[in-house]
Amino acid sequence: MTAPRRSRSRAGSTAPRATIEDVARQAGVSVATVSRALRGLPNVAASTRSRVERAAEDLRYRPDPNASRLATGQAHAIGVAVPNIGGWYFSQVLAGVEAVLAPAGFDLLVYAAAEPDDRRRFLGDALPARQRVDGLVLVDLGLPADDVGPWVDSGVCVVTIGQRTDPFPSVTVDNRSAAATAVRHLLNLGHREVALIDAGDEKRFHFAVPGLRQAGFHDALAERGLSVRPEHVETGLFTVESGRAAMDALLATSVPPTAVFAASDEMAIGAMDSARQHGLTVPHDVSIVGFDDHDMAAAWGLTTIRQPVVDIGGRGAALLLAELAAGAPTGDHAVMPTQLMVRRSTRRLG
Amino acid sequence: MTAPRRSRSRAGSTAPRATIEDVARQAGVSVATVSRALRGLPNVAASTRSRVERAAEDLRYRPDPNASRLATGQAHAIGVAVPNIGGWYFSQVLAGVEAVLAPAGFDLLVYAAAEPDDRRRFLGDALPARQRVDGLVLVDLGLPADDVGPWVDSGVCVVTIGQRTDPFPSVTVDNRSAAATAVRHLLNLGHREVALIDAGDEKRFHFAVPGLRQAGFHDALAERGLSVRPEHVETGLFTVESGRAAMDALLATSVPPTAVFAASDEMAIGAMDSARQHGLTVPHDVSIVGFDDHDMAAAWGLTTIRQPVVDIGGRGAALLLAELAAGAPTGDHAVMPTQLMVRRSTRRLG
DNA sequence: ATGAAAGCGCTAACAT
DNA sequence: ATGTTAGCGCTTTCAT
Repeated sequence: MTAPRRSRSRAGSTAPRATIEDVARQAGVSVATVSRALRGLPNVAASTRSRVERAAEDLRYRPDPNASRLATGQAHAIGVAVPNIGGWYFSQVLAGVEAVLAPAGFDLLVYAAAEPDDRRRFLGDALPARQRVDGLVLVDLGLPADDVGPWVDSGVCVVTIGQRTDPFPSVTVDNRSAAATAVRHLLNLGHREVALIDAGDEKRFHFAVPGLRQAGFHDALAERGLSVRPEHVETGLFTVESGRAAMDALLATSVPPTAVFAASDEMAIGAMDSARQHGLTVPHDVSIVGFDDHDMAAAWGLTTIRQPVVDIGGRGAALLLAELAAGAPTGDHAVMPTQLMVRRSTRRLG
Repeated sequence: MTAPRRSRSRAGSTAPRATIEDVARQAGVSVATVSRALRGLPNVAASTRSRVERAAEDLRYRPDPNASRLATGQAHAIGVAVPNIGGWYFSQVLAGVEAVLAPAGFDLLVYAAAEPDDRRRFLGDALPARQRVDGLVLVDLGLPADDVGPWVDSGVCVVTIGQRTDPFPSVTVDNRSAAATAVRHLLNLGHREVALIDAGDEKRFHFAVPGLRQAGFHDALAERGLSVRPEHVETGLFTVESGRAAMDALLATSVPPTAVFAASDEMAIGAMDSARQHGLTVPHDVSIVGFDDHDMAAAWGLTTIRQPVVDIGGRGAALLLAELAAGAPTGDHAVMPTQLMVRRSTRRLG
């Protein structure tokens, strides 16, 4: 074939980019020397190196990443898979990941695994990722046990964020104890009719977080010998709207709760709005605590559990980079701190 | 050299993936035929094709994208550059872009151009993008005039979102008239002391949006022969916190405004919280209108301008795909609709 | 309808 | 310190 004529010529103006060979010719050296010189490898005379740099500069040479990838097997790119790009938590984590990857010279590929099908297609088979990325950050996406083996064998480095999936490094928060802390806060305020708005996507995503927060909720109640009315548990979808609907349901129960723990701030805020629509005042009539410390939580006066979202992403990326550099699994597991932020949405019962 | 031994072997378990040659051998045909068969090209006997498919399946063959890219010059990937990954607007646009790209089989590379340096490095030189992506979506990132030519020549397809930069296709909303609509709403309610919280990042990003919304604000006032007090214009950064600070300043002026137009919902919400902290009630003491229709705007009862954020991203991606397919600039410019959402944060003066 | 073979632009042995 | 050269795994022209 030869020259796959860089098609898609914009009105035929496509300038032919310089190759390593052009640089070699211009500098009067071999391509090997150019390669070494430009990549800062040893065994290049200083004078030669600067001559090569000069030539590369003149020709505006840019190495073709695809050729490098093909030759080295390193993509210098990492992939991040999230259930939902538009979600607040995920966007913050993504920002954190990007912030450490870009300076390290890695490209960031984003994959959304919103639907079970996407997830299946994406996670069920390690191979597609193989030459595309050097590593993968899985955010709140559990790898089904069956798929772990193939992934490990595939040679793609993975780290998980939000939940731990051995043997991969991970960065998590202690969702269970943080949730318990949130609920204890309510209990300490004298509340006994405490409701839960959780999120039930475990099935779809092998998503452990909702279950853990739910468990923390029950832990706190159990410590005091309390339990929750079945009708005081509603399931949302991590959205404002679903939180509103959940609260609507809670307020329609025979004994409405005096306090509510929502597994995310989005849902907590939906719940607050529902309360308002029902003519109730927060925290006078009902106390509400959320989880995340969303950008807008403070403006809402929402009591919540803060988690360092951006740092979580950054840490995940750093772990991945470390693993890549080590060339072997590091087995690191970072557990990031959480903090109860007491604001105006909770108050002593009565 | 040969075999760049797919290093980073996970405990040496790295399974050697199948190449096109393996498939050819297994199917008893040549690699050329395998290539044709698997890509659905014509001139392959049906029986041959199925034999090849069988073999590929058996060997779990996955073509190496890097090799294809090198051979064809098509990356089957597109890049999206945003000023700020964690911003609500950008995360929604990103989600929209991903939703159309993924089904089309394109990888999505995300670049953050938060700092002027990043922007400069990224936009100032089209070449790095060249073999990495087939096209680029620039979200609210204006290309300095000097850089347009090189980009056009580089053969990378670009579309801009949020602002138009000829000759690239674009998707925008009419920020100026939408802002005027928002302010007219305030004026129609009898307000005369109307303040503006804008965002002044034009310099950093060649970012046209703030200026347009600002212009719309002035348009509406001018229609009524009104003008704004200089101290009634504050500049934020599209964040809740900066909106709060801006409102603090507005409320400290000698004649505090009775109404405020904020150039984004985040800032509007910060302003609402500031008003509350100052003991004021919205809309009783001050009316506030925002821009975006953020996920949480409805819960806040915030009157605002809705723009179809996800669709904007989707449309941008679609335009890019069309341009790629056409192999030539399409010159399409989509102007998406906006809508005034009247809620509880605005009311008649008095 | 199929195959042989020449690249695509790099990197990395292996000389020298 | 530098050059030669054989790949990396595909695609595509040109024969057949």
